[in-house]
Amino acid sequence: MPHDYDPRAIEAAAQAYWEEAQSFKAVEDPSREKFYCLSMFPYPSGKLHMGHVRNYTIGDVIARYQRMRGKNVLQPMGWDAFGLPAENAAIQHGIPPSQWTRSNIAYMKGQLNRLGFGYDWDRELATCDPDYYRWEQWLFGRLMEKGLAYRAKSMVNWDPVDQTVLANEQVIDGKGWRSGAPVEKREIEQWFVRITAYAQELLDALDGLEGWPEQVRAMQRNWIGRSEGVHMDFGIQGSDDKLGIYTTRPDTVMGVTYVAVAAEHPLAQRAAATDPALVAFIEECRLGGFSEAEIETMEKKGYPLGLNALHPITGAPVPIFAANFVLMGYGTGAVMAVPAHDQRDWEFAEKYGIPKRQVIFSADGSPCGIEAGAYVEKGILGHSDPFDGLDFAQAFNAIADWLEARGKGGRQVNFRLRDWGVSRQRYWGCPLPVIHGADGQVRAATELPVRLPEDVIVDGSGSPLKKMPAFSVLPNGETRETDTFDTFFESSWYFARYCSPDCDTAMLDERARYWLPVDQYVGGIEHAVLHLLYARFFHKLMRDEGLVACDEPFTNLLTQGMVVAETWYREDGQGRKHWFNPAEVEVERDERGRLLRGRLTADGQPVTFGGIEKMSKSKNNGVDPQTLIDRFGADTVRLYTMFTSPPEKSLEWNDEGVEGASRFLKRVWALALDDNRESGDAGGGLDPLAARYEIHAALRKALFDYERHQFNTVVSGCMTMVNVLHKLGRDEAVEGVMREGLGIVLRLLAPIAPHVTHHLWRELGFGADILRAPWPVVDAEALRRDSLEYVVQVNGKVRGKIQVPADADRQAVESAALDNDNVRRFIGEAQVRKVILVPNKLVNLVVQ
RNA sequence: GCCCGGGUGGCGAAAUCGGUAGACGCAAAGGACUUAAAAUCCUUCGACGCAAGUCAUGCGGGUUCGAGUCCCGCCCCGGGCACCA
Repeated sequence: MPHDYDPRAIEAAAQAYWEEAQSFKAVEDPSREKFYCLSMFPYPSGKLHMGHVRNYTIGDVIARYQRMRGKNVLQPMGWDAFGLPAENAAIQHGIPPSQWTRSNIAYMKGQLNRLGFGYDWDRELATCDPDYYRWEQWLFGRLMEKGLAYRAKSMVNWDPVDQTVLANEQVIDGKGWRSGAPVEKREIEQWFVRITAYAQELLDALDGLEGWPEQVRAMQRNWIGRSEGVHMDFGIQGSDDKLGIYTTRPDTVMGVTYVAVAAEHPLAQRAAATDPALVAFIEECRLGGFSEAEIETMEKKGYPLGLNALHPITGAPVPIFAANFVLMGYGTGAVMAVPAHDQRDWEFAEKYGIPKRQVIFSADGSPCGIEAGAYVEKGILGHSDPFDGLDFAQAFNAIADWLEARGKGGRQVNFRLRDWGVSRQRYWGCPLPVIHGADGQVRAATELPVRLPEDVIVDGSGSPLKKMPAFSVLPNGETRETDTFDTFFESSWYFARYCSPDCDTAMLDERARYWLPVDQYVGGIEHAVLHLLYARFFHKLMRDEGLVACDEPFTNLLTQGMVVAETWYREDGQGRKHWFNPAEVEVERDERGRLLRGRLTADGQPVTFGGIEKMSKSKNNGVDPQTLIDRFGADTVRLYTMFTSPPEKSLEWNDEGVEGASRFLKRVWALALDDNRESGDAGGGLDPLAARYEIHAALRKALFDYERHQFNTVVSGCMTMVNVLHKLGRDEAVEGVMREGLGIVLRLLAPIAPHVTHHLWRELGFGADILRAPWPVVDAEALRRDSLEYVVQVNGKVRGKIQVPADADRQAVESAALDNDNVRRFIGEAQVRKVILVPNKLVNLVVQ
C-alpha cells in the first residue's frame, strides 16, 4: 500500500495546482465555442448551507464537464449582498450591516474554495459595492426618462408602534414581529417599474425557451396571466360618475345582481361619511394582510353602501357592496358579481341575501341548477334578451359590440401581472437615485453613484435614511429619495455584469456580447417566477438600451430541488413552537423501520414530529456542511449530493449516505494504487472481454446521463465500472482493460470529485491535468455480442428467457421462444393468436 | 383558495420511445480475516409461499398484446402567490 486516501492533503494540493495554473480564468476568445455556466449567487447569511452546496456542486459539475468537452467556460461567483437579514443582525448584535455582510462574504468565500469550485474569482462582485449599484441607478434614470418608472400609491404593512414598514416575513399572525402590535395596511407613495409594458413579450418568448423546464414556463405563463375579456362602465344612481369593471365572462353580464368595490374605494369612503357602521367595516378591512393567499383564503365579508350601480345594458339598479376581497390597487378596485355563475359570488349572495339570477344553461340538457352552488360552465344564454340562445363566443362578441357601439365599454386584454414595486423603506439596499425638488417635482440624480452611508447601526424603528439628514438633505435644500431598491433589482442583472465586472464607463461593454446569453443557469425551484421573471424583464430593458444583443438571458435552466430534513418541535404554554435540530433527537422506529416517536437526547422527553421540510434556520433542521467537509473532504460531500437524488428532485438528508460516498472514493483509490489487489478474496474471476463489454455499456449510459444532467446515475455507472474492475483482479493479462477502465472512471468522475481524480490521474501517469484530458468515448467493438437474450412473455407476463444469435431473424426468434419449456407449459393447449416482437428485447405470445 | 410539482422495497433511488419493476447505494442479517474491534472482503435482502407461482410503483376506474410510464376521477405531501432571498 503506498498510502491511505487523505482527502485533506490531496484537496489542498489540487486547489493549489488550479490556483497556480489559473485553470478557471475565463478569457474571451471568439475562435472557441463559449459556455457561460452560472449558479444563482448566494445571500451572504453567515455560512454555506446544504442548499448552497448542492446548487454550486451542480453548477461546478456542469462547468467542469463542458470544460472537459473543450468549451471556453466562464463560471463566476458573487454576492447578493443587500437584504433584510443584515439589518436584523444589526439590530440583534449592534453591528453595521455592511460589516456583518462583508465578514460573511469573506468566510463563505473560503468555504466555496474549500469545496473546490472552479470559479473565475477575478470577476467576483458584491451588489452592495457602489461600483456595482451605480449602474442600476443609471438604468433607473433611463427608465424614468422613458416613462418606464413612475410613482403611485400602494399598500404596505405598517407597524404602528415601531412606526415602520414591515416585510411580509416580519408579520406573524397579523402582528409586528418585534412590537407585537396588530399590523395595519397603509397606502404610501412608491416607485414602480412598468413590467406590464413587456408582458406580451415576456409571455410570447416563453415558447422559445426550450431549454427551460416546462413546469417553470407554465408557472410564468400563469403568473403573467393574459386574459381576453371586456371592460364596461356601470352608472351610479343619482350621480354622473361611472364605475368601471373588467370581466372575462361578459356572457354572464345579464346575471349581475350586485357590484363589489374595495374598502378604500372613493365610493365607499364617501358613503362612510353618513354611516358609522360602514366606517367600522372599513376600519376592520385595514387590518389583516393583502397577499393573494390571505385574500383568497380569508372569510369573505361585505357591507352595503346603500348605493346602487346601474347595469350598463339594462340600466337596472343593483346594490354596491364594499368587500374585503376586492383590492384598490389591482384593476379598477371594483368587480361585477354574478352569483349564479361564480362560486365566490354565490357564497357571498347566500350570506347577504342577494338574489341569484341564472342566465347560462347547459347546451346538452345536463344538470345546470344553481341551488347547491354556482353553475360555472360555459353554456347557452337565457333570460338575457336580446342575447338569448347565444353560446359563449357569440355572446362575448355580441355584448362587446353592443357596449362598443354605445361607448360603454369594449374588448380588453388584461394581464394578471402587476407593475413591479421596486421601492423599499429600508436601510440596507441601493438608494433610489431620485431627487425631490423644492417645487415638489422629482428628477433622476445625475451624480452617480448615490452612495449608501455605511457604518450605520439600525434599530428597527422608523426609516433609517430619513433620520440621516447628511444623506437626505442636499446643500440647496432639495431632498433625496430615502427609499432603497427591492433586492431583486440587484439580482436581476448580475449575470450580465460578470461579463464586464471592471468596466467603469458603462453598465456593460462588448465582452457581454461574447459571453451572453448564459448557457446554463442553475438555481432553486423557489425562484421559478419572481427572480427569473424579473431577470428576463431586466435583460430586455438592457437590450433596449443597446447593452446586450440577445433577447433572453438564460438559454438553459436547471431548477434544483430543495434540501429537506426532518423537523422536531415542542410547544410552550402559549402555543409557540420551539424547534430542535434532528441531530439532538433520538428517533424510535418500528420493526419495519418506520418512524414511531422522537425524544430529545438532552432530557429524554418526547418531541413532536413536524414533517419533512426545507432546511431552514426557522425550523432548526439544517445540517452544517462544514462539519462534513472537515470530516470526509470536499469530494465526498460533492459526490454524496450528486449521487443521492437527481438534481431537480428534493434531497432528503441522511448522514449514513455520506459514509457510503466516502467508501466509494476509498475503493477507487485502492483500485488505482494498491498493487496487492489480487491478494484480496475478489478478483481473477471475470473475463476481460466481458469486463470491457460492461464498462463500455456503462460508459454509454453515463455519457447519455451527463448530457441530460442526471448525475446520480452517472455516479451509479461509475460504481458499476469499479465493481467490474474489482472483479477483474490484477495480473498481466488484464492490465490493459484495467488501465482503460480506470482512465474512463477517473474522467467520468472528474467533474464530480475533482480533487481525488486530479491526483490519481497524475499518479497513474495518464497526464499532468485531467481537465485537459480528452473526454472518453464508447468503443463500438467492445459492445459487439454474438448472442442476445430475449424475454419471452405469454399474454404480457414473463415466462422465460432465451438466448438467440445476434443475427437471428424474426422467424428464428419466434421458434426459439415457442421452444422454451416454461413458455410451452403456459401456452398448453391454447392457440397462439398473435406474436409481438420488440427487436433485441422481447417476444410476447398472445394466446386465447 | 389559485398556479406548479411529487408519491416506486426499511431508506435514497433506477427503469432513454408504452416492453424483464427495484440498476446503483444506504441500512440490516449471516460469514471470512482479526486476540478483539474498526476497516476490508464474500453472501442474502419487495411481500406472501416449501415450491410452482401469486401479489406489488398513493387510491379507484379506463385505453392496450403489454401501463411506474398514456387518459379520467380522487387522496396525501411539497414549492410559489408579488416586501424572505
